[in-house]
This record gives sequence, C-alpha cells and structure tokens, in this order.
Amino acid sequence: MSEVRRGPYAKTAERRQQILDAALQVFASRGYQAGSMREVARVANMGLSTLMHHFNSKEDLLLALLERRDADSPGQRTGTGDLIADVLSQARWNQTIPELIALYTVLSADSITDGHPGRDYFTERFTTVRRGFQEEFEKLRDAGRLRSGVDPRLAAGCITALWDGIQLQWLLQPDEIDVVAYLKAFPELITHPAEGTVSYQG
Amino acid sequence: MSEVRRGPYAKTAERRQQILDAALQVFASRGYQAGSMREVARVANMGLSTLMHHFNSKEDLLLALLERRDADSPGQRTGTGDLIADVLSQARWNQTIPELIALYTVLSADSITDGHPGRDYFTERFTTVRRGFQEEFEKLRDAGRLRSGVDPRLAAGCITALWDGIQLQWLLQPDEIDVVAYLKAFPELITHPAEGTVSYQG
DNA sequence: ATTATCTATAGATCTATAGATAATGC
DNA sequence: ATTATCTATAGATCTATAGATAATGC
Repeated sequence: MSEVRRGPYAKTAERRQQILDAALQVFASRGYQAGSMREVARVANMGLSTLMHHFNSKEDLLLALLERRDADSPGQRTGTGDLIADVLSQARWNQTIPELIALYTVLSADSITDGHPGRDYFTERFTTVRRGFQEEFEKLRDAGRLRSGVDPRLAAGCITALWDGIQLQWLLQPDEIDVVAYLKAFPELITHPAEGTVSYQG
Repeated sequence: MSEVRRGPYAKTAERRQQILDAALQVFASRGYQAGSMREVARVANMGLSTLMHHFNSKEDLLLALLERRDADSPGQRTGTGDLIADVLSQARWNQTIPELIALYTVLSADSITDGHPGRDYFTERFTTVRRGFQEEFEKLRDAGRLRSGVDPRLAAGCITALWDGIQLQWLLQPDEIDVVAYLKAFPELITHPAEGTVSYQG
C-alpha cells in the first residue's frame, strides 16, 4: 500500500539554495506581500511549478528563508569577546550585504501586520537578541566597566533598537548615514574605558 | 468650450477624512502593498468607485494619508522646551495611538522597497527629525547640560533610530516593552541633571 | 450643469493545483 | 518507481476605467 519514500535527489539541496537566493533578492527589493512567487521563479530561472514543488507555499518559502538567515549569518555571537568591537565588526560586515539588511528591515516591520507568517520568528528573534546583549552588559557591569546607573536590560533593548533604527535610515540614505559611527557612539556613552577599571594593574 | 470648475461640494472634505481614516486602518493592519483599495472602500462604507473618485489612485491615497499625519499629529515640536520631558510626553501619547504608530513603522520600512511612493516622504522626514533633535542637543550643549564628548549630530540620529526601533519591538510585544523607559534611559546617559550647570544660581 | 455615487467590467495580476513528460536512482 | 520539471488553468484577487443615475448648488 504505502509507497517507499526515497528522499530528494542529489541536486535538490543546491536547487533549494538557488531558490532561497532568488527569494532573498525578491523579498528584499519588493517586500513579502508585493514579491510574487512568479518573480522568485523567474529570478531563480525555473518554472513556477518547479518552485512550488520545492516549497509548498509562499509562506513556507519565507520561513525557510528566515531560518537560513539564522543558520549562515555570522551572527552577533561569534566574536572576540569584546562586545563593542564585535558590534562594530558586525556592523561593518552588514554594510557589505545591503540586500540581507533590507530583507530583515522590511520583513521585521511587515511582521506586525495581521496574520503575517514571520511574526513569531521576529518576536522570538528580538527576545533572543535582547537577552544576548543583556548578558554581555552584565559581564561589563561585573567587570566594573559599565557606568553607574546603567541598567543592562535597558541598555540591551536600546542597542537592539538603535541598530535596527539606524540601519533603516542607512538604507534610505546610504551616503548620509554612517551606521558604524552611531553604533560606536552609544556603547561609549555607557561604558568606562578598560583602563578605568578599579585597581586595574596597568 | 472650457467647463466652469465649480469645486468640491460641501461634504467632500469630510468624506475625504472618512476615507483617510479607513486607509489608516487598512494600511496599518495590512501594509501598503497588501492593503487594497476595495478594503479601504469597504471600511469607509462606500463603493470602490466612490473612493477612486476622491483619490485618483492608491498612490495618491497613501501620499494624502502621510501628509495628513504631519498636519494633525502633535509632533515633536509642540513642547515645553524641555527636550527630555517633551520626548517622554510624546512617547506616552504614542502608546494611545498604536494604529498610527503601526502605520508609520510598517510604511517607513516598506518605503525602502523598489519604487515605493512613500520613499521621498520618509527620507525627508528622517532628515527633518534628525535636524530638529540636533538643534535641541546643541541648545543643551550650549547650556552646559550635555556630557563632554557627546556629538549633538550623532546623539540626534541615535535617539531617532532608538525611538523607531523600540516602537517596533513594542508593537510586536506590547506587554514586554516599555517604550517610555527606554526613551528615558538614553537622554539620561548623555546629559547632566539641570543642577549640574556651571555657576547655576540655585 | 457639475459633482458624487453606483454597477459592471476590462485587463492584469496572484497563489496554487492538475496532469503530463523527463530525469534520476533503486 | 520515484522525484523533478513543464504546460495549462482554476479561481480569486487587484487597480483602474466606462458609462449611467442621483444629488447638489449655480
């Protein structure tokens, strides 16, 4: 009765990556709602039905794209351990991938609309990112490098929000907005320089 | 030959406001691309053609909505003169109009997509808002209330970005995010209290 | 006589499916 | 024999216009 499930062919994984590359381009430049499956298929050089053989629905395609973003982005975690340096290095890297930043910026705002399939993803992502920053700021505080009165939790939300907000302004006016300068300014406001640590042996 | 232009009827202005109210609801909850003229007409309780008699195209409708937002929003300018107090009071007010904030958040990010009709509007708006904050921070600096090393221009971009970014997080998680607390934290980081002014007669 | 509104529809999408043929791999 | 791909199309949109009727105001 039951057919044997053979699994995908050898080139299927690669084909799916091609599709996700195309979806990134289309959703970044048009948004999720306005970007069409037809256009994704055209950019990926295949028929619409081929695309839909690999992803059952537009929603599936979006969720797969968001998942891949987490998988292969360098992320804010892979750093030297120096929070400020890591943020700036990530921010510099982001400027080399404006399409991915545009995708993230458009979709995260889009996700607040009714019934958007990416809503849970972005809600969870913000929670995770804020928590990550909070832990880093707590480490800085314990090392005596946080200014007195700075709440690690609030500072974590601030830098998360600031980062997203400034990237939006950068996408609108790339020549006017220096993302790195803004992201550099904020941590400097809330920390002491490393030498300032109490009883640090210089 | 030429017909006499009589101008709109008495109730037309009111009718247009009804339409813009409906457009606000629709574009805030669905975004610009996914929101349809049909739905706007339905919410405004009129036929699609009546709507299109008042606004020649969907693009016209969006631009009219954005213009109205500037016209009747309290704005960041109408304050007591105390920057921090004014920001917080505006932020508190914003929490009473989540739909308008959602509209702004969704559309501003949407506007980075190819050929979006709101792009110029948001580019100009960010420039204006940043400049306004910069002037306020310069006043604070001149009054000796800005921490040394704080650049008014960077601080202006930071608070603009922070505000937008934190409102997005609030729209996703209204119970978790306290916009006012975040917006309070940032200015406190970069200013001295008023008593700290040099040779202030207390 | 002009503006406002309505019904009807053109013409162009869109997502998704049906069903056939080609390619792959047991 | 299963997966991958293709052509064709169903069914549901969408923006915008055409052309008729109703309401308003000179």
